[in-house]
Amino acid sequence: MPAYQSAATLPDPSIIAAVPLFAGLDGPARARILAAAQWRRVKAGDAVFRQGDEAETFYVLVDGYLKAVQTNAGGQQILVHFVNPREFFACVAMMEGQRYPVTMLAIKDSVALAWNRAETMQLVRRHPAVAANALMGFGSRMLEFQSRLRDSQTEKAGRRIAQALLQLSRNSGRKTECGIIIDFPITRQDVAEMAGTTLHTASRTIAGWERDGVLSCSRQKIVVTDPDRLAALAEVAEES
Amino acid sequence: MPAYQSAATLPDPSIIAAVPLFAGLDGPARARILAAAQWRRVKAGDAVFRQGDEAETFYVLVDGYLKAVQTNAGGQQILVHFVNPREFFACVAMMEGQRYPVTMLAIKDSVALAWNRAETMQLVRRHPAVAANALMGFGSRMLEFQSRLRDSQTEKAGRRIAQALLQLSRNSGRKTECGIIIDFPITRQDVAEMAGTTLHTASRTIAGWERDGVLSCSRQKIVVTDPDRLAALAEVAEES
DNA sequence: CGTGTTATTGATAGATCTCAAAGATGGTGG
DNA sequence: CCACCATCTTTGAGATCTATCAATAACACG
Repeated sequence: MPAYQSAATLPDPSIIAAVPLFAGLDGPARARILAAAQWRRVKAGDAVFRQGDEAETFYVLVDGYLKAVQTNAGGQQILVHFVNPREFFACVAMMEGQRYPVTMLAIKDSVALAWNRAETMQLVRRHPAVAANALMGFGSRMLEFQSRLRDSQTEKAGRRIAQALLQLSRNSGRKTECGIIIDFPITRQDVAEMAGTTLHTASRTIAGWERDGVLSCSRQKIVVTDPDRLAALAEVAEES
Repeated sequence: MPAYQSAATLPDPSIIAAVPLFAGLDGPARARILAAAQWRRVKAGDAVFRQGDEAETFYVLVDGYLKAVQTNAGGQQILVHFVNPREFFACVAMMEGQRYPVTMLAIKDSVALAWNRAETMQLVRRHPAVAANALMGFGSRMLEFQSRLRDSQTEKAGRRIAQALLQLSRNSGRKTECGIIIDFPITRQDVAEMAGTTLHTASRTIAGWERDGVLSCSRQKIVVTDPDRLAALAEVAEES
């Protein structure tokens, strides 16, 4: 599996060069940061950390894909977000005494760089640019949350599902000749948990769109063949 | 109105001393930051900025209360959050070329400190502690959003309303002999928009709790008389 | 070729929204 | 000081969406 192979190539500064969090840092600084990091490998299906664990480690995903799921007291789950390569996650680790609010599961074999809290704090303090970058990354995730929160309250299930798929195709899609394919295995249940609905409703809705030719899918795979139509479905009520 | 009066007292470093964002800074640094700030006064009902405006200014609320509302394409609103004294807002201003994602309305006469983007960036770069504090503040708001997002998808309307009121009483409540009073005028519509429901459902639900003695309310005023019962309602299904 | 996971589909029940109207409340101006 | 008006709140009845329950079908893996 290529994901895992590339993990074998150890301290390579080029890996870190493309991480937005470290934008604006010079070579030596990056090398130092990289030197302070631990490598963490996680197999598909395993957890990087679990909801409720003491938040001690901050991560940057180098390769693979993760999903963050949160469970409420009643045992119901929602899928909070996906983590793509080059993104950072587990920012709570910067806050003293916090616990991870989500369980972070690998959906492909994955590799991450890890820093403990002391190192992370030092990182932020020594490199103001990193703090600024973190704030930006944080900010855009916040915006995404805001719009999801709004949608979950004002939109109907169908539109929320469209929204979720659209966002997925934009953030984690790979373009092919037959459409935008979502780069990791994803179940109807996942989509439902993202859109805040049940897998039944998600299944029905997606089946309908497949009939309409908006997308095509097989087991754990979704290909968006007509992104524009999908975007339209995410915006306006589907009339038919 | 006391809120407005205290605005008259100009550059007083003690104002800034209690702002968590500036925790860990020494006196001279605070004085410099304060000197770079503009004062901004807003009357109840007026907007500090509007959704879609170029995000150029970053703020710290000194006195009063604000609410952040977001409108979607269809004209439906949600109440994203409230801003309490000493909290910062409009972090998007740190990001180049962004627009405000919400409209920020004063619900009481309010006073804020304002910095333009250049000053804000300098602030963050010169004082790593500020960046760290901002990350924390951001982080806890993010956690709040996550749990709201989860609730909006997994919980019933009643519980979401309880959750909203509970959070409101904790963040913006003032303790009195007859219970925790929410410190600013708030309508059923506001509560509904916060909980992601309609004012009708909110009205009915709240009326029910008033009969049960959990809270008492009059026009634009809510007093939580039994916080424990309310907390219970927010956690477990109400059986009756 | 079993076996467990994932996906589809139908029928039903229930919560919540929508539509509609009337009842409070408090401030304003005559 | 009172009448009026805008805003906020309450309440009812019906429509609708979506969750829930239940079963079957398709698929991948060992």
